[in-house]
Amino acid sequence: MAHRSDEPSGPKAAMRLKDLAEHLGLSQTTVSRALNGYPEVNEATRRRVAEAASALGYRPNASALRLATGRAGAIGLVLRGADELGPHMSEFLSGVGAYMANREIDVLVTTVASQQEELAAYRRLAASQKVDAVVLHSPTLKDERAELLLDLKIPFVLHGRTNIGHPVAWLDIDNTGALERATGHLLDLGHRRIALFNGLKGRTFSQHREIGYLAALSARGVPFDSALIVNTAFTDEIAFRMAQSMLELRPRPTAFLAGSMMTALGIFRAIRQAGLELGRDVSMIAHDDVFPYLNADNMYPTMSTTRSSIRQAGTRIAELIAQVLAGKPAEDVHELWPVELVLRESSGPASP
Amino acid sequence: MAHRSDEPSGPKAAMRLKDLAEHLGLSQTTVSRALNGYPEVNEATRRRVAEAASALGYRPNASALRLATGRAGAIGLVLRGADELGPHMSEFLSGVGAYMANREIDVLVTTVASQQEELAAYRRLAASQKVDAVVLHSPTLKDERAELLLDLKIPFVLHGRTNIGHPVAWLDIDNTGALERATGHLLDLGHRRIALFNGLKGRTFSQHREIGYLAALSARGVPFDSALIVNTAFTDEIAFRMAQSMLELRPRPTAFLAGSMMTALGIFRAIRQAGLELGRDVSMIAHDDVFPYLNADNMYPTMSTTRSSIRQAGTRIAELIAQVLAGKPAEDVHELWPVELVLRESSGPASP
DNA sequence: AACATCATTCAAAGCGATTTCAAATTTTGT
DNA sequence: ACAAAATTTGAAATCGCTTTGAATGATGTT
Repeated sequence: MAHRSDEPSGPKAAMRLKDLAEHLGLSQTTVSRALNGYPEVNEATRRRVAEAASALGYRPNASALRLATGRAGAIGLVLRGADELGPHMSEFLSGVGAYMANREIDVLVTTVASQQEELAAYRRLAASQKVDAVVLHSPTLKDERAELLLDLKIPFVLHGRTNIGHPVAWLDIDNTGALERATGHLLDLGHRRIALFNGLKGRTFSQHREIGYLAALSARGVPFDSALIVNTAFTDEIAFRMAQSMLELRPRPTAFLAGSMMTALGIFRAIRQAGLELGRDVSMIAHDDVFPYLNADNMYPTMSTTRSSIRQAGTRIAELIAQVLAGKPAEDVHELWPVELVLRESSGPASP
Repeated sequence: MAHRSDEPSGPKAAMRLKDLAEHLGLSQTTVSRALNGYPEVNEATRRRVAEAASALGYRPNASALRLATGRAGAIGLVLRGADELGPHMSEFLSGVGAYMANREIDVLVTTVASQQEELAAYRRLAASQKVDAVVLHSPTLKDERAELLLDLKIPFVLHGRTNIGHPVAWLDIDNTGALERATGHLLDLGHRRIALFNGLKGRTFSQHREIGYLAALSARGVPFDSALIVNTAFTDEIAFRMAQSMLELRPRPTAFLAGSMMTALGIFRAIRQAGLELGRDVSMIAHDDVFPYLNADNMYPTMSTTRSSIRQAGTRIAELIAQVLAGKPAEDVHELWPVELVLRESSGPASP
């Protein structure tokens, strides 16, 4: 369909406002106003301008526009290389992108190797004014990136929560509630040794999950065994190995709480390898961030989950960023999303 | 550590070149030149400027710089939402980011929902001059995005290959060779019914893999059975289901070629569920893009793979983009990377 | 001492948009 | 028919940088 033209048609430099204005016999001012919906331009003129613009494929030069308006028209997302750019992040990113796409706002992804570099990256973004706001994710209990951003006066919305002096805008899911319910459910089914495959230590969400887990145990007077908790990244492989050694404990755990679907797959492999059957000999409830390519319903056996779409969270956070940029104060932007508990075949009564 | 200051210290607007120049008692011209390494500035002055700049944390305003230089200082990556933003892409992206990070080049990620939107996204990027180049990925045999980009005169480097009229810059891995060797190896081990879990139909790499597979078969005079090939996205779940039904064939396949590690995990689940043992009853060789969180060596049994780091490819592509922008003609930018065949426990002799 | 040369520095003109302020035109009021 | 008000358009300033062309001062040559 498309044909390259090296013909005399010329280098086809992108058309500028000036060109468009001349073409129409109008001033740049009027054309600019017409395109940006200012009221003081004749309706007929506006139509004429709009038509010409779309016919000629005119779009304002992004840099010029940004310079003139002072808005960067972009938001930033800084990712710590290998650790973070996993399936969760890409799903989240695509949620963010979904919102921004129609709004002419770019998503600037910066990858860094270390925590050190990460702070430097934010400083650069701030100084060069490349973004209007950033989204911050996977916070620690007292997140220094958040403190830095406040200091730099870069607006941001946090995916998760942190506990620093100043109010910040955030959206989080109810990890504590989710684990309290999931753990409670397993306890009600008679399980007494429930393994918790939690996220990295220091992350707020890991702590929240642990709190929920402990709350459920203590509500039913079940003693806590620290050997049943592991804190790791959410990968199939790590989970597999940890589950292997966990299954060698005596008495061994009769149920698993998996922090992610990847973790669940790893635990699942270990369970089978130990000759056990999931849903009968051992139970599992996994946290499901809802990946399009990994459906708890289609697993075998189907997987009981605590479910919350990380992609939707991304989209909503993008919305919240828009609100913050529109002037909504950070302390008014707090959203705690409930988490569904979906019971399927992988969780059953404790076998005697 | 960081402290927010709402004090009279003022709004702390980012410092401009003008401010820096005044602070130093120099003209903007000289400061600009000093910072950009032009030769005609006194060495002492240059040092003084550099020190002040870093002390005061000066960085040029990105929009102004871009407007003045005409360079966007960014490259684009357009992703088709859910389909593509999976683990492969995020790993690739982090490779690209690794190269760009130190070079003050941004990576602009745009997500779109459909093919239609994707073309529109490139048009927008072109018209608004937001990027200097883009990286194109997962091409089809005759990729219309590539044609469009040529037409729009946006430089790009293709990850993969396509067959359109004009020369394009590309980097690809030797998928044909990889599958020829893997298939050949399995045939040599006595396997005769080898299932190929290939990528989506229409993608160049899928075709290349199929060619390698068929070549190995025909080289050894083994007849081809179309029932043994499936073309799907690379996800655990889909692979699981396809493998399930594939294992119901009689005679059933004795070996599997998995298009990705996710696919391998799914097939693996199906194998176990069928009561078979991987490495003894059934063999498998998977393509390994080298995910930091999924190591073929740590699987159980360890997985034989055709290996090629997709992250490294990302980094190299970023380099190639830099070369193309520096003026290297597209037809001189072609790289075909060999693929390692790594034999581990999952591939063994065909059981009788 | 006068002139050319070289090394440094600066004032001002872009880059391509938005936006302020003023001018031109049309409409309205009497 | 004429002033006043409202509508519509434009010229020029601005955003923060790079870069051209000119100016300044120091050095070297004859």
